[in-house]
Amino acid sequence: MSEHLSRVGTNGNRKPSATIYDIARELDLSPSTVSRALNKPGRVAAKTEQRIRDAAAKLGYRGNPMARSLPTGRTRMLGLVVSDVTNPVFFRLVRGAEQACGELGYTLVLAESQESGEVEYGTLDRLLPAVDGVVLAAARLEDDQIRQIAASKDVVLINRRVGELPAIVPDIDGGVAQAIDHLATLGHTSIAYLAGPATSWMSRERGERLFEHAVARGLTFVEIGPTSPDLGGGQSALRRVQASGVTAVLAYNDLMAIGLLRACRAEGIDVPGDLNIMGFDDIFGADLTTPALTTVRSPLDRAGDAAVRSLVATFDGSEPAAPDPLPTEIVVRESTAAPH
Amino acid sequence: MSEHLSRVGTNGNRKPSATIYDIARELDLSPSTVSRALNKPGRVAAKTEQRIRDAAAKLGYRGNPMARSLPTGRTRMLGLVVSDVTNPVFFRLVRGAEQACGELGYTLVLAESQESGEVEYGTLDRLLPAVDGVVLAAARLEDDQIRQIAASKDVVLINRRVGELPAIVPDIDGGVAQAIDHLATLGHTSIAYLAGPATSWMSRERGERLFEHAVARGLTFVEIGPTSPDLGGGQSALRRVQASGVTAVLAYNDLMAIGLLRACRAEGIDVPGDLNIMGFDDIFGADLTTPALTTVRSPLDRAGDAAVRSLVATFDGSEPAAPDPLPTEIVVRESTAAPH
DNA sequence: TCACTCGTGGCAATCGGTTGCGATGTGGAA
DNA sequence: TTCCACATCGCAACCGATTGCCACGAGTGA
Repeated sequence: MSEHLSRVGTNGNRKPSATIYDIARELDLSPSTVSRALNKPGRVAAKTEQRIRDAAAKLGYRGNPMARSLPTGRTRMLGLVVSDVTNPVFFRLVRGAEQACGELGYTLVLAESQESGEVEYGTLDRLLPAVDGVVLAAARLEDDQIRQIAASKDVVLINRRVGELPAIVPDIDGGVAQAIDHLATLGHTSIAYLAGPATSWMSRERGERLFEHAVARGLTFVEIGPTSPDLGGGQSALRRVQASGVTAVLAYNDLMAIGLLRACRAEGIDVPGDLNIMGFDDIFGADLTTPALTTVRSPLDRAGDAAVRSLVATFDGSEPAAPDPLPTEIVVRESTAAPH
Repeated sequence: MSEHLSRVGTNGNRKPSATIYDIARELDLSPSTVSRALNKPGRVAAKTEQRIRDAAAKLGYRGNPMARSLPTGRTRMLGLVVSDVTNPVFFRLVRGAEQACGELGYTLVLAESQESGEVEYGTLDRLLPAVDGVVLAAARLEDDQIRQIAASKDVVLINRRVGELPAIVPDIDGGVAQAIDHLATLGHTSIAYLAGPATSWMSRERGERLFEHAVARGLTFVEIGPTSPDLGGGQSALRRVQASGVTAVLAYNDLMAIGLLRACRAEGIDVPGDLNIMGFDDIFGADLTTPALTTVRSPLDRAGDAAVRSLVATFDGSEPAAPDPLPTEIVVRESTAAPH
């Protein structure tokens, strides 16, 4: 066919996969008929369609997604951007998204922003042209940057709100209320919030809600941080926590809570005897620590699933069905108890 | 331009992004010149190239990966298939792969096979046409299926060997030797291996190596399983372990080891007093358990990185540089000790 | 028997880039 | 001044699939 355009791919010696042209030639039909037979049900005679399907199967036809996406403008690929792939918080989220993609016939492209808004923006720059839409989980971007992205592609946010953009956010307030109630009931009167990164919407939000509920219950409340939302961040915050004189700490996430727990053990501070520690999310491992971590669970797998479905629904024109609320709930384990 | 082909995408009201044709028109040049200026360094006059770059920046040109991949046959996308995204083993692997992809200008497509060879094969069917190559991590496929895939795309295996196909496999033997040595030195004389899925090459391999080293040291050795490679698998194996009468168990992976640990705690069995437990991989959380888990660490992040680089090297024609060996090493914590 | 409708399938343009080859123009050497 | 070489850029085919419009033929009603 091509005389002067030699395939440059490094695909080497592999045989190129069959195209609709191959099928058409085999059956002495036109490529357009083949195309229609394969994805416009009823458009061609049933008998012809069957012949085409048989030939396709025989030739091992697989379709070329790139070629298809050129005229249609749709790639059937979705981007998922998380701030840190090694953070267990995201595992369930990724799985939820991945499974939903699979069911809906989409392909998931994963990207990591390494807790940096800049990296995230650069990554998105590369990602955007290739996908039909993006799920931004725990984005470290400025509101404006997110709006800008939303201007060129459909976007669904997880754990963040920016204006009216579609967002999947679990019911923060419910879990926070339960947490404060739990601590107040145990008899604590002064609590601290160990904040995550300043760029994290969710960290600010949890802090706000905690603050409100704490003062509503007449508790003393202080905020410590911001710090990095990982083990190290929790670990390094111990001295500030001690200095604050509180009897209970809520960390922005479980990773930080576990880090703090470790620091306590290293310093010989008894948890929950001397200090109560709570986290958020109920990640894998939260029940493995000693003492096991009391935490506020959020259904991230369902969030991932919901985000993808909402995105795909937008593509199909239908306004996404109002996603059912994602309740958060406290999981009481061993790191909380009544203060002396 | 198009009179009778109305864009079907649901991209709605968004403005289409600029193309090389827009740039060409703006500068009164030909699209081919624009194309060359943008990716054939030196092929067009420096002054022209600069004008083109300026115009591209001004118009916010982003290139269309689909359009580019059509003539070249290369998508600059890599597939990564893992058996279970929520298994912490893979987190570091995914990160390693993701970062390497980023550096090399590739996009990572993540897929999960849910521990099922069938699902994996189906997933790959959808994935293959879209990527330049695939990294198969802990594949649950038959050797033949893998060979078949390798016939159409470049493949790199992680934690598995199939014939001469490129594979990144950590030095299993070294870690196993250390593990057996550790237990033997402590005074254990009978040990068990708790196997993972029968379809897991790595599980069989670890079992084999353990067997060899155990008999070489004159230890009694039994194998239990196969079971699912997760918490549940470990948990449900406790009775078989007890029945075997061994004083030390090595589980196929940390998840199973932790599951077994939990079952022990529930049954009031003291670890390491009554039973020693070891795992493999040193996943996140292995040091959080009580007692903290002794395990054989394997550098999965480096494996992910190496796999991607090796894949990309093949594309560029150059035979992949022999990857440096990935040593495994025992991490002694609290779940092993001398038997009574 | 004639005309009209409807079911089928083909034609050809198009998506956005890439690239072999040829056309053009400039500069330098003879 | 003439000729030639080389640097630059344009032409046009092509990657594989989609789709609006049209042509053809068979079946139906008048």
